[in-house]
Amino acid sequence: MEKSEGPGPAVEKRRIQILEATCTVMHKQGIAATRVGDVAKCLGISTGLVHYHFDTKDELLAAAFRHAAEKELEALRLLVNTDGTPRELLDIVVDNFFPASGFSSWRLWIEGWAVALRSESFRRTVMELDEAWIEVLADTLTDGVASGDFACVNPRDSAWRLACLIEGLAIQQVAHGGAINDVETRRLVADAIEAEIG
Amino acid sequence: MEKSEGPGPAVEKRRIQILEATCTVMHKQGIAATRVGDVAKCLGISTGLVHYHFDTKDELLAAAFRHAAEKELEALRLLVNTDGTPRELLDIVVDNFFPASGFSSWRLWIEGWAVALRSESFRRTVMELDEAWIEVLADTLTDGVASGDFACVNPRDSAWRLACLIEGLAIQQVAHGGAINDVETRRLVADAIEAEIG
DNA sequence: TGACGAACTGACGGGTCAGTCAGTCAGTCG
DNA sequence: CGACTGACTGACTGACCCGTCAGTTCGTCA
Repeated sequence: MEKSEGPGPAVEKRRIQILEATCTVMHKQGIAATRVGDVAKCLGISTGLVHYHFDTKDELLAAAFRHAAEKELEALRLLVNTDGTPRELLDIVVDNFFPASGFSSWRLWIEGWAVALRSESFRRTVMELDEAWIEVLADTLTDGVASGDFACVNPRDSAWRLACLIEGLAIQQVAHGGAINDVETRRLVADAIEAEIG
Repeated sequence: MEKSEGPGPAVEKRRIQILEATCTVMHKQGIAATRVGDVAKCLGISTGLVHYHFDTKDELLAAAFRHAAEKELEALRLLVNTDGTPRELLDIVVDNFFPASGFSSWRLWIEGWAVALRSESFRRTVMELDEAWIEVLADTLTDGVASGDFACVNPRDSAWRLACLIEGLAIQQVAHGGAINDVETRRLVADAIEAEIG
């Protein structure tokens, strides 16, 4: 029975290599313009090997997107797991949401939403990760309310509103090519935060 | 000199026919999956004729997107140009923003933002139309403030915040396949509106 | 009537790319 | 040692699709 289940560690290592190469290509060229051949070239391997580990291109792209998003989410959770006043933690979360810190992440998300419209696997991934992201914000607000620092009527509602506001602003900023001032964006969000946490 | 400039009315009619057929196909299949051949088949014409009127596929798609967006914007402006209290007009604008009224429009916009990341002509179109849309909302709020109905500190800021909030919620609702309740969405927006207009 | 040009056709060239497959090679187990 | 397996290669195919072009149709004007 021993080691009967799951592939060897070498295979898993290769899979992750391919996923990260795919992320690199996706960030550079966009999801739609990512070719299996580009991923292979990026690692100096054959396209056959990519297909040896991932049956279809769609499967590869969805797995790579999830891989990237989960890594970012994990990084955020680590940041929030530090000591600090609720207000400090809130600022950390919001800062990490921002286009400025990871402009290219937002590009990936914007493309991800578009792909999710037509691909079931992307839809699930995007939904799960998006909600997990908002969850972190909601928990931060809830903690602040519990400690008496924040005065949200409903922390969960506030989290959704703030998250969606930032998403919308990110689109204006990223898709429009920085048509909106970064300073102005932050002011708009800062005002909204004040309104939400009273 | 007479009629020396501009194509005849027949050509313009055909151009618009092709643009609307392209919109139909884009709504059905998505921007990325729209083929010149599909547009031609939709009208029962040859692909050559499509290229007779539009040099490249990119030009066709960008023109079709602009065509669709401008028509919607014009419809909104007509709606707002009716008599009504500022509050009534605001409700009309917000209702028209919503996924519920034109679910497929939002799908097109989400794809449009993604395409805009890589295509200059799309970027310009999306930016222009997006801002025109927000402008309508801003004007509505400004009028309400002038008449004393609303108490925004800064109507333009409020318009941006509300517009981006709705955009973000629309993504959650449309890209995630209606994971969020429509009722809940409307409550979140309603609360935000109250907070903004005091 | 005949010349002309604009609108239009449809077949085709040329390029791209996902996925396949026969075969190589290194390591392992009996 | 020899059989076997799993990772890997790279050439290939079959499909797709954009844009072109030689040629057709038809209305108009001289």
